[in-house]
Amino acid sequence: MSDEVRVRFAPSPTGYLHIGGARTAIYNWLFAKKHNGKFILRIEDTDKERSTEDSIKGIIDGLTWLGLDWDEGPYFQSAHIEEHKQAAQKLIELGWAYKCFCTKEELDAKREQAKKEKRPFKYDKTCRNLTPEEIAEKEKAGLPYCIRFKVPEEDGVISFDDVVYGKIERRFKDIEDFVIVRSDGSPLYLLSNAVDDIRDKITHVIRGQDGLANTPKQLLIYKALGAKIPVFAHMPLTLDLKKRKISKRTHGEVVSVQFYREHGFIPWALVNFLVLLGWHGPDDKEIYSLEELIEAFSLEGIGRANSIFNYRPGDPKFFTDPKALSINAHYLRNLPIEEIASYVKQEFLREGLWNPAYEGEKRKWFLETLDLIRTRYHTLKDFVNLGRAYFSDEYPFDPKAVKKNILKHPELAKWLPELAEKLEELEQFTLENTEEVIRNFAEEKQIKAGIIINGIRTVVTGQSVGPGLFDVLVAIGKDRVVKRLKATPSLFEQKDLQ
RNA sequence: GGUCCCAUCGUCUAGCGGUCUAGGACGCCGGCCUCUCACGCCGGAAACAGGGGUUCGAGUCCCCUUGGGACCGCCA
Repeated sequence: MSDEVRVRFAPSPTGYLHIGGARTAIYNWLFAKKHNGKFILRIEDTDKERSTEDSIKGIIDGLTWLGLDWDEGPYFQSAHIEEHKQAAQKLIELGWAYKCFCTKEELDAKREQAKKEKRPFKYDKTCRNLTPEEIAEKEKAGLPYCIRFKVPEEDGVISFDDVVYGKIERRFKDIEDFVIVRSDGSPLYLLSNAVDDIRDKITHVIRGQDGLANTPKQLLIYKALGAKIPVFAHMPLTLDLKKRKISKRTHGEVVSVQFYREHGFIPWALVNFLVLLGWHGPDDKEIYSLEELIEAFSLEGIGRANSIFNYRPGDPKFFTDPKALSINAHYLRNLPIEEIASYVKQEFLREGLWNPAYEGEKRKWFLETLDLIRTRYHTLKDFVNLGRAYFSDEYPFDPKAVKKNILKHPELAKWLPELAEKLEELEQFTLENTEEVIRNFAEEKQIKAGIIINGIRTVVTGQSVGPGLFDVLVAIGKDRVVKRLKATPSLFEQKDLQ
């Protein structure tokens, strides 16, 4: 099938997968899914100075974690260097390229001079018109040369229709004779990328807007090589609050996909957030299932303005873009509980909180408990931190909660153990029974039920906030509740909490 | 500096000449619910960068200004 859609994600492995790259991958992946096409992963590892094995692994791990599966690859650009060189050779033979013997020093000097005279620098084509004899002579002398593309000198333009930016035109005279092969014989990105896309039969190039400016040059290569030109779709960039392009160097871990994995994000929630950064569906829908997103996705929904990743370093409440957190929280409380359970299991295993019975005789209890506590959580980490008391007898006490709900009422040291005795006598530890006992107890002591209730919550969960108390008690269970309530006086002894 | 791109609430965005006293989402504020905190529900504050045109009519089309971004490497 010659009209099959083929797209690719072609990262250079010079660092971890960051959210900008992930977004590009997501758009390509969705486009392929939408059109029953192929999504190809190609690692552009020809910059040996900066490419690392770790980066390659990081990119693959990141894509895998996000669930972005590829149909072909990973291919490696470095495996095709010979092919790129041959393409350059062919361009020379066809008269579309020439050998340039200018040295880097000469060019730097000219560049410097141009800068001094405040005039734009463009290669002056010194070597474009060398005679075959001159070339042979220089080659015989062993002078190194790079290969430059011969940009047409006529008064024309090269133009293309970008799916998101519309018609883009560039005058030939504004394009310099760019280098396609270095003097050490190695091909440059502009060439390699085009040759690879031609070989991989890429039909749609979906990439960042930073590629927009060199698309005309690549178009020239496509044409010179007689290749079919793919459809181009450039997507706006993701900027920080100061409108700087996001990068590892300036933003650190918060822009890496790995960061979200380590901070309790559900992969699909991140995908959902990222896809919304610069894209809008046909209606006001913002939360999408995979099927819905594939159905709704189109290149036409991509906006033209750069979008800002709304993350404020040092914000105590939001460690990343609030909307990302909000979408994650949404999935946390709306996904089928079984799915949440499998994510929580991973977290528990890491923390040593996992109990195999959660998949056996305690399965029902486990799911019900997760369902009880999940509505107020934002990340998977909250299950092991805020929710620890439900799964372990070793749980932290929030000092503020202890101060407010326990220490303020010294009588609790006496009351709660007394209440524990009453609860212990219950045959059926149910919502109704526990509520009855506790409310009666409050009445008997002539205090507001709220004081007792909040006190108990703090003692048995370590926190001042959480689900309705009686649900909490039933979830934690009679034995553990009684034991914890009896230990209330010990909270008064921990001076460091006061 | 040269070439190109962009411009609606704090942020992500809807809007493709009249239905815009500009809609949704996140965040923020207030209320309801209530044993707390969330969830949920209800309500609120919050934007068409500025100036010229075109038109009966402009957020929507054109121009200029301003602001922002990208590219300008023998990096990818």
